[in-house]
Amino acid sequence: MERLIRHIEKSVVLTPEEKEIIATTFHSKKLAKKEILHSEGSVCQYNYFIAKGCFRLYLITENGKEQVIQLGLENWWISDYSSYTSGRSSKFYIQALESSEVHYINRSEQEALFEKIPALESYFRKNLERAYAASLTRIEYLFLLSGEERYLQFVGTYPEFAQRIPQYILASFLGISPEYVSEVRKKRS
Amino acid sequence: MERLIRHIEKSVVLTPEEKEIIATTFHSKKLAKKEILHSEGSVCQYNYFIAKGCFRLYLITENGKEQVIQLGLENWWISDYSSYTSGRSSKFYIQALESSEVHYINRSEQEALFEKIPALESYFRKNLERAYAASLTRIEYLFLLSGEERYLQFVGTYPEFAQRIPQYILASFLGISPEYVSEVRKKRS
DNA sequence: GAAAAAAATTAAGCTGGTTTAAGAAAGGCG
DNA sequence: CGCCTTTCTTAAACCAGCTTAATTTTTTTC
Repeated sequence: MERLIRHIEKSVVLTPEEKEIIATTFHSKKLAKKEILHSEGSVCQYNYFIAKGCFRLYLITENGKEQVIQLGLENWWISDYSSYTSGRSSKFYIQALESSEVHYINRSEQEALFEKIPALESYFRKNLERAYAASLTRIEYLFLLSGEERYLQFVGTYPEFAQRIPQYILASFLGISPEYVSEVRKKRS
Repeated sequence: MERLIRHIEKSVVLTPEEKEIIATTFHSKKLAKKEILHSEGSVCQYNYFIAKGCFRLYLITENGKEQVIQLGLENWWISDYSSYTSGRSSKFYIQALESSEVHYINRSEQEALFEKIPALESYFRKNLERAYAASLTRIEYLFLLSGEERYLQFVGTYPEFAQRIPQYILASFLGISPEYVSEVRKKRS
């Protein structure tokens, strides 16, 4: 749980007792590559902190294809926020793309923890501000950049991450076909 | 300020003293139709609660066109979150689309208010959860729906809102050309 | 380390939506 | 009301990126 506590301490101050409460309240789980953390059809009851590895959040479209909505790696939180906060059933899958480990908590545990440790609500508020701003930036890029530009920009900005995940998953995340990624790569080499 | 306080009280409980602090801390501003609330190039120092009217957040692209990134109406918060939270200068404009009124606060006032009124940080945390979930849903629609489907879906879901704003602004928000909106409307009628 | 499965490449044909340009309609203001 | 500006429509040519399908390369499994 040290990685999670270190991440929280980047935003807020915690007492030793508070760290102890956090360490005993969160649950942990290890996942093999390709293992599913959450499935479509059920409520997403947990908010997951990625301590190791990486994940994709995706759905199956009407015509049976997978569309990747989000990617997450170490120090990110991943969850179907719509389902997690509303209690409605989820349309998404969350899958480990590598051998991974998460620390997680459910909605009522989280709310109870905010009562005991107000600094933790502050951490989540700041984290949500970052996540929301990042999500708006992503919308901005979807509008402003062509598929080719989005691919080149991603690979330029996160070269090591682009290596970690299969190309067809990155293509789907960027909203282009894997064939088109091949074309762009060929053109650029 | 009643509208803002009523909105906060949908999420958390406030004492009369806390309401008083909120009413005296927030600032208010009225804007005429088309008036600019925030401009590109400066830091977006405020977080704005829309008490009346509606707004668009947009940028000017390299080739001089306007791209609408966000729309907001009564009871929404609008700001360039990236700039507001980081203090970096903003790429966006925020403009009133109707005669409007906002209540606003700056970053340090907001943080100071969270110290005095912890329930307010809870309100913002919950609000950010909603905003973040909505933003992910929007990304999902950008991937799953065609331009035509996005237009029909928007008009079907928010018919009165679609009436309030010019068609070319809605087109830009949906990521399609105004000419194509005309085509879709013709086809459907 | 061979066989099977998964992922990436190539190429050709196709389409959803853009661009451009001009005219029509609607809205705002003195 | 009448003029001027803003918004919306129409149509034709065009293209970025998709689809399909076959082949090659890489990875996984036993």
